[in-house]
Amino acid sequence: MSLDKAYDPQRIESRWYEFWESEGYFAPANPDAPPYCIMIPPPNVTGNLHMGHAFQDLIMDALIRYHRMRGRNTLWQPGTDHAGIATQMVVERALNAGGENRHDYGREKFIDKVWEWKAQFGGVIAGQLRRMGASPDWDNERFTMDEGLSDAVKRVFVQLYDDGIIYRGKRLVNWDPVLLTAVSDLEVVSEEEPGTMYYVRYPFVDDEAGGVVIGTTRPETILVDGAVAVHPDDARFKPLVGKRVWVPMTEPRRAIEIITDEYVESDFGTGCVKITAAHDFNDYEVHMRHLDKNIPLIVLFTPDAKMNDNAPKKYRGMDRYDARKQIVHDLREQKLLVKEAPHRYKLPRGDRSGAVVEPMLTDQWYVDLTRETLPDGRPGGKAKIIDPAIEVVANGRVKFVPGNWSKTYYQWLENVEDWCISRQIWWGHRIPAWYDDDGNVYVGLDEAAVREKYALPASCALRQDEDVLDTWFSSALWPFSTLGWPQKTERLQTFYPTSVLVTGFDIIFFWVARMIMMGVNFMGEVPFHQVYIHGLVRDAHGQKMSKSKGNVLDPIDLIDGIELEPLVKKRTKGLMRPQDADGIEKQTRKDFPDGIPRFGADALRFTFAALASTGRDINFDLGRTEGYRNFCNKIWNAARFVLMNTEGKDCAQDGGEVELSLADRWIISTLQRSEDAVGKAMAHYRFDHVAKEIYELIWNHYCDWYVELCKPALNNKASNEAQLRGSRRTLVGVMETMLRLAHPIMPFITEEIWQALAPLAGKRAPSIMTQPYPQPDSGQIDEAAEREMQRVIDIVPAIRKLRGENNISPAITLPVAIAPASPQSPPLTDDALIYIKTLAKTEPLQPATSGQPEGAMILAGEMQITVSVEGLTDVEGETQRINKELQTLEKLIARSSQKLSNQDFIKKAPEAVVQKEQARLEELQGKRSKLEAQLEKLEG
RNA sequence: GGGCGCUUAGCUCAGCUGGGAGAGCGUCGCCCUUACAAGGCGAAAGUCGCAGGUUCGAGCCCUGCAGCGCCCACCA
Repeated sequence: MSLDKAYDPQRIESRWYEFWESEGYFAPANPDAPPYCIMIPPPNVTGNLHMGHAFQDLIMDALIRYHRMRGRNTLWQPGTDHAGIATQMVVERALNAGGENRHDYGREKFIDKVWEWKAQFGGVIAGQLRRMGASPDWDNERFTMDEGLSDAVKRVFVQLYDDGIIYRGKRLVNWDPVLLTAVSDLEVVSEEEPGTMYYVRYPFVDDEAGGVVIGTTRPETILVDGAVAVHPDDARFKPLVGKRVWVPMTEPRRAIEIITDEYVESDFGTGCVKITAAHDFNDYEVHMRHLDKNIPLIVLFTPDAKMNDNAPKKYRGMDRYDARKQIVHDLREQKLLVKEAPHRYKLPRGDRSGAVVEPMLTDQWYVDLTRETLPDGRPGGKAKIIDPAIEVVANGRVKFVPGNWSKTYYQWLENVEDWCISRQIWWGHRIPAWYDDDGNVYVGLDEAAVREKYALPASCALRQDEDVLDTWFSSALWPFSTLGWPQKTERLQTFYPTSVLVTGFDIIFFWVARMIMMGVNFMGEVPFHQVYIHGLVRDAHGQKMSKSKGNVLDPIDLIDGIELEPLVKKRTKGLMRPQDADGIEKQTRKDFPDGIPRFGADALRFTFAALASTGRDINFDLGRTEGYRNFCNKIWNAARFVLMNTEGKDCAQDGGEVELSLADRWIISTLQRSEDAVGKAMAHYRFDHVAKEIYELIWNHYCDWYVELCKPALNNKASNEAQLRGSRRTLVGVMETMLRLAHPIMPFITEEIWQALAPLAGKRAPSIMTQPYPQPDSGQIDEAAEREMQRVIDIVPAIRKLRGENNISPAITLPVAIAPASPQSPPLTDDALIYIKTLAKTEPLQPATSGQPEGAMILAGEMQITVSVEGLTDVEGETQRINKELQTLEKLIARSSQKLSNQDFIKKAPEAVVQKEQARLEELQGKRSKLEAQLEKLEG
C-alpha cells in the first residue's frame, strides 16, 4: 500500500470514519479496565454545528481517543436536548412561514409536528460531528425526551415534591409577553438602553396644590401604584410620612400612603419612589415587608402586556408602550409631569424572544433553593441541595479547570433564588401534577399512580397540569439519566461518576451547577470529577461571531472549503436586519476574495488544539488553519519519504542485527521526551502544549534534522546491513510512534498513513485507533547522543549563516576546520562530522593551511569553526561582522560580570545559579578573546 | 456596587515553583537541493500597559493607576 502523491483530506476522511463506525470502535470495549467517561453537552436537537461546538468536540474527542488508546474503558455519551422554548420557536416559525400557527393545530397535533421536525432535522448535528471525526458511542445516543429520560424526569420531580423541595406558588415571576411563558432568572438578560426618567407630582389629598414628586421610567404603571416610599432617615420627607396622596390618572381617584423603607436611595431621583407591587420585584419586596400597610397588589397587564380592566377605560386594551405615551401626554396636560430627562437604564429582556420581560403575579412551580428548613422541620432546599453542591467543590470532589471558576460557581450558589421550573409552552416534559375540581393538587408518576397514592376514587375527575418543565430540569439529570437511571444498569454502575465535563463558562449556572445539585441528591455522588471550562470561539480580531456581524464561520466550510459566492449568500441570507447585508457582503468579499480553501478536519482540529490555552477565549485565525493544513501536508510527504525508503526493504521487523547511528539514537531519545511532555500536557488539559510539542517533534526534529541525516546514511554505499537496518527501523518506527502520538488530535491523516506504514514497523492491527498510546521509556533517553547532536545543530546553521552573509552559493563546498573552543570539550565524533559535511556542505580544511586561514572564524555553542574560502575574503565585511558580534558580547559580559561582582548575589543566590553565571562569563570571555584574535589576523 | 480575566514582536498567542525574552502567521533576502514551493535555508523585529514596592535578581510576586473584556446584582 502506498500513498497518493498529494495530501487530499476529503479523499481519506469519510472512508476512515465509516470504517471506524462500522467496526464498532466507538463503544466501550475494555470492561476490565478503569472507566473513562465524558457526557457530551447535548446540543439543541434543532441545532447546527457551530465553531463553539466544533472546538468543544475536538477537546472531548482528543481526550476520548487518548484515553481509549491508553486502554481505559472509554465512553463518550452522545445525544441531543429537546430545548423546549428554542425548538418550539423554530417549528412555530416554520408554521408561520406557511401562514399557520400552533393554535391551528392544538397541543397534541403541534407536538406531533415537532416530533416530525425532529425526525427530519434532529440528525443534522450528529452528521456534522461525524465530519469532525468525533468518536462517541453512537449506538447509545440519547434524547432528553426519550422514554427513559422522561421517566427519570418524572421520578425526580415527584421525589423532590414529596421532599417538600418542589412547591407551587403564586409569586412575581419574569414573564415573557411574547412567548407567553414564565422564564427563570437566568433566562433574562439585562442591557443598558437609553430611556427617559419622568418626574411626576402626586398631589396631597389634603392639599392638592402641593404633593410629592417621584421619578419613574414606567409611568404607565402609576395606575396601580400602592404607595409612595421614602427613606426612613431622609429628613426632607419626615413630616410627610403617613400623609396620603392621590394617584394621578386613576378613575375613580385612588389615594395611597407615603411610607418609609430602607430600600429607597435618598440621593437617587427625587428620593421618593412609587411602589407598584405587582409589577416590580423590589416593590413586591416592599409589599411583603409592610404587610400591615396592606399595600395593594393590582395587576395591570394581560399576559401579552396590554392594559387590562384594572386600568381606567381610556387605556384598556392598549399596548404597554402606547399606554405610556398616552399617560405621559395626559400627565403633561394635567400639569402633573414636572420634568422629563434622558436616562440610561438596564432593561430586562427574555434571552429567546428579546421582549422586555414583565414581572407578573402568576402560579408557578419552583424548586426551593433558599430555605434552611421546611415548616414541618424537614431540610429545605438550601440545606438539602445548595449546601451539598457547594461542599463537593469546596472539598475537591469536583474540580474546576482552571480553578478560579469555582469562585464564580460559589458566588452564584450563595446568592441564588428559588428556581422557577414551569413553562407555559407545549414542547417539553409535562409536569406530573393533577388537579381535582376543587383545585387540590396531586403529584405522582402518572394519573393511576396519583389515584393510588392519594386514594382518590374513580369518580374524582382529574386534569393534568398544562405546563411543561424548564428544559434545564431534564438537562440537569443528563449524567445519570443517559446511563439508565432509575434502573440500576451496568452502564450506570460502570460510568457514573463520569471523568470530566467539558463545557463553556456560559452554562456553569444553567447546567453545571444544576447537574451537581441533582447528581449529589439522586446518585449520592458527584456527576463528574473535573469540569474543564473552555473559552468562547471568537473571530480573528476577538469579535464575537454573530450572524448580524456577518463574521460567522461554519466548521464544515473550513473542512470542505467554500466558494466565495455561496459564502456571501450564506452570510447574507435570513438576516434579522436585511439592511446589514451590503456591509456583510463587502467585508466577506474583502476577507475571502477566493472563498475558503478546503483545509480538512485534521487541520481544523489541530487549530482548535493549538489555540486552546487555559480558559481564555480564543480568537480563531484562519491563517493558523492554513498553517496546520500545511503541517498535514508535511506529515504526508514525510511519510511518503519513509515509505520510499523502507517499502520492500529490510526494516528489521523480523529481527536481525541492528546498529544505530548518532541520529537514530538522538531522534529516539527526543521522541521519549516529547511523549513525556505530551502526556503531562494532556493531564493538565493543555492542548496548546500538546499541539506545539507534536508540531515541533514532527516538523523541526524529525523532518528538518532526522530525515535529512537519514539521507546520507541510507545512500552511503559504505553502510553495512546492520546500519541500514538500524536507520530504516528508526525511520519507520519513530514515524509510526509519532502517528499514534498525534492521533487523538488528527485522527484521519494518522490512520491513513498508519495503515500503509505500520506493517513496516512490525505492527499488524486493523486500526491505529485501537493501538496503545506512546509512553516514554527512560531507558531510551540517550544524553550523550543528545549532547553530540546539539553540537551539530549549533554548528550547521552557523555555517549556513556565514554563507548567507558572504553570499556564498550553497553549491560551493566550504573547507572548514572545527575544534572545541575550550579544552574541556571533546572533539566531534565522526558521525557528527559527516552530518555537518552533508548538511552544511563542507570539506575538512587541510592542516597545512589551517595555521593561517584565509577566511572566517565563527563560534557556535562550544565549538570554534574556521572556514577557509578561496578568494573570500570580504575582509571589511568580515571585520564588521566580528565587531558587531563583539559588541553584543561586550554587553553580555558587562551584565554578567556586574552580577558576579555583586556580593549580595554571591552570598544570597543559590550555589548552582552562581556557578552557572560564572561558567557563562568564562564562556563569553573565551568567545571574546577568540574573536579578538581573529580580528587581529584580519587586520594584520 | 461585587467578582473575574486580559495588556509580551506588525497580527494571534506561549512563557512551568522568580535566575540568560519564545512560537506560529506575516515581512525581507537567497534557493524549483533527488518527501514536500502547502517547501528549504537565512534575516530583521519587543522599554514584556504605566508607576511604585519586595528581592542579590521581576514578564512572573505585592500595591496603585490606565485601557480592554466578561459575569453577577442593581437606583425607581
